[in-house]
Amino acid sequence: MKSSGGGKPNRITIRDVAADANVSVAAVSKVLREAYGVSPSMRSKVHSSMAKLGYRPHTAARGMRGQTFTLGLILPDFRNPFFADIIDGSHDALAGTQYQALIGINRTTPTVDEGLVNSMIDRQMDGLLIVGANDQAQLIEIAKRTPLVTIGNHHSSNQVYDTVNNDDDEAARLAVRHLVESGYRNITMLSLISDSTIIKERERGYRDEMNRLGLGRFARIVNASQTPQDVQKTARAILTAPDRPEAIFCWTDFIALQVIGVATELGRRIPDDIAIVGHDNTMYCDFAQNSLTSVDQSGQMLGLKAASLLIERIKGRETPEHYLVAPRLVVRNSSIRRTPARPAAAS
Amino acid sequence: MKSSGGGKPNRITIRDVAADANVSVAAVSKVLREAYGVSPSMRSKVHSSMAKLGYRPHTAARGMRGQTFTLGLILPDFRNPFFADIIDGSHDALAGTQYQALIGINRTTPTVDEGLVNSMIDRQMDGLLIVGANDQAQLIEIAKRTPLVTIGNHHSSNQVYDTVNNDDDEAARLAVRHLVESGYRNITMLSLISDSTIIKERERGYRDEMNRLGLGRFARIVNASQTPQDVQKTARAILTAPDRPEAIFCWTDFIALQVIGVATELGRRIPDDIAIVGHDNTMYCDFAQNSLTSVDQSGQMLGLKAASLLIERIKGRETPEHYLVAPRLVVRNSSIRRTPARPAAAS
DNA sequence: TTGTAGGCGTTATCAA
DNA sequence: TTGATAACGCCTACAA
Repeated sequence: MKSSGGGKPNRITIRDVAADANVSVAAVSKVLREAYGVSPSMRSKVHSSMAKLGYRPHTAARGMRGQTFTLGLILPDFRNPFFADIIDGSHDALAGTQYQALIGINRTTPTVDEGLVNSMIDRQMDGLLIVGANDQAQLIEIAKRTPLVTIGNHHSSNQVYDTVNNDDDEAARLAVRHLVESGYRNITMLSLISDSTIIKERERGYRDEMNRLGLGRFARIVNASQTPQDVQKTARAILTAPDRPEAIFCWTDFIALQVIGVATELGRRIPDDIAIVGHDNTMYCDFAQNSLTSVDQSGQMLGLKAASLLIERIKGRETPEHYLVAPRLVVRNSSIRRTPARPAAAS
Repeated sequence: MKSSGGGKPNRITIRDVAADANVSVAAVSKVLREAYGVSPSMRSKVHSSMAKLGYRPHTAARGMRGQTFTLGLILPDFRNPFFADIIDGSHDALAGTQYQALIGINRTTPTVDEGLVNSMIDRQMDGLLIVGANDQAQLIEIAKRTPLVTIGNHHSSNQVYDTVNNDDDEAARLAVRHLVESGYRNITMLSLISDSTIIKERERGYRDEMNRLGLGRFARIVNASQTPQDVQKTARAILTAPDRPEAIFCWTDFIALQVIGVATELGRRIPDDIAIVGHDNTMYCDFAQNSLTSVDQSGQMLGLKAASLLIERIKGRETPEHYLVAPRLVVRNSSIRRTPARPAAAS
């Protein structure tokens, strides 16, 4: 009666379902939550009434008392298509569950935008998945307020949130090993200016592998900021220096493509004059004019694993998990030596 | 008293603020909503109490009776960096308001994922901004349920939602005019297989401009699917046909870069043998090895305008608005004829 | 201009 | 196993 009243079509509530199924609202709520203590017959009665009436739970009302079945996914920016893979992976993990991921964009990387975090917590999201943040103290504070999993943050010593990461150390080793096997020895790493742990890890892998292969004297890390201007200026400096390298391992594909651009403008042939390796294996690597060798970090796997861990955490797990995904090298033309090696510049 | 009770730190509510400020809860609520009928002195008292206590409104509770100040932004996919500009624009429009945009990814383009829409409406979002959907009937149904603005959908005859669009007709005209001015006449358009209105608009602009310039006999639209395999197969077919064109206007930069790749593999020089123009002016156009002329549609402007319109609609506007953003051509090396024109293939 | 008293739809506690 | 009912925090008549 009550809900068939006024002008606009009233929302179908748990009460309508209860009336239709001839059970109590408490019973319907239990069925809804898959809570303990409902008989199969009751469950099926309720389910068919819900279907018949087209009942949809009111998330705001649920948020008043219990879960919203909403996860907040915080991403640093959108321009690297790699992040789309993370999203795909987390969606895959959520398919078939009641959970829904909603995405917010963090415009203050590497710190997390407090306003965004607050707004997600205010909206009673059940947990947060934060990508690319690196302020450990801040993350610990956030983890005190809500279940938290991070991607792209190697602070695995913490006890309050889970981490999922590409094995960045191994990623750099893969690149170095491949280049050395292809005959390059004077290999520079073009990295970013940042105190991010993923950068530290990858730089460590590069250094260690160079040392391990007896090429420590060639090891050189150059750090640039993200801006195209700075990347290109830095690339030009590297490529025109007297002790210029035979190969450059770049932080991302986007940076690698800029290096190819600068090298091309300088009249250098790739890979004969200079070999280039990127990171992320984005779709732009595959063009004939780029054909960029790159390290593939499975964003899909990272997202999938992270979302699964987050749900476990929401369901009560307290012990932290720290998961590493193995990278994979995809070789293309930019790093295959076609002509005999000339002597290394500084040998 | 009540909220200083038990074990875990209780949430600070409107009631605590009211007590601290020595006013009623209704007064605090009014201040919160910037509603009519609050004295300046009361407002400032309440504001300082909120700040002092660190009060944060409980969005779920607000959603039970009023607004959630949350907008749903539905995007088709992430891989085109152009969408990041839309997000930036909508964030710019929302900065300084109480509104927060939360993003959902639609995996069923060109139809909108009903599950995603429902989940956003269930979460009491105040309005939806849908990008890249084209099922007009479905959009009208959605608009009946919630305030709606679309981007990338030229169904401007509807009376229930607002549309914001790139002027796709003009975008194609810009490309054609530029190519003709650079000496190309046999210009093919490489478009997509789809009944999207943006595609129809752009194809119309292409055809009309070719006709207007007396080049109707050269007008040819080839449609491919989005997959790299199909794009590359189609590009190869176009580039090796006996009546092959002098220039190709491509649906997106990504497609254009693939065409450049195929042309390069075929030993064609760009732009001497074949000129290429893309669309979206993404950051990948700028590399020396690509240097792709492209039409810039201001995603930032599209997002900004759309979010503004959505807020207007939420605040009560009923009359539809349909807004067109002017595109802009950015010329690079891929379309500047360097050598004298040879006779058009089929003249 | 301010205050009081339901009520929004759901969950969870407790009794039956 | 089921049901009655008091919260949850905010909004909005209505009253003062």
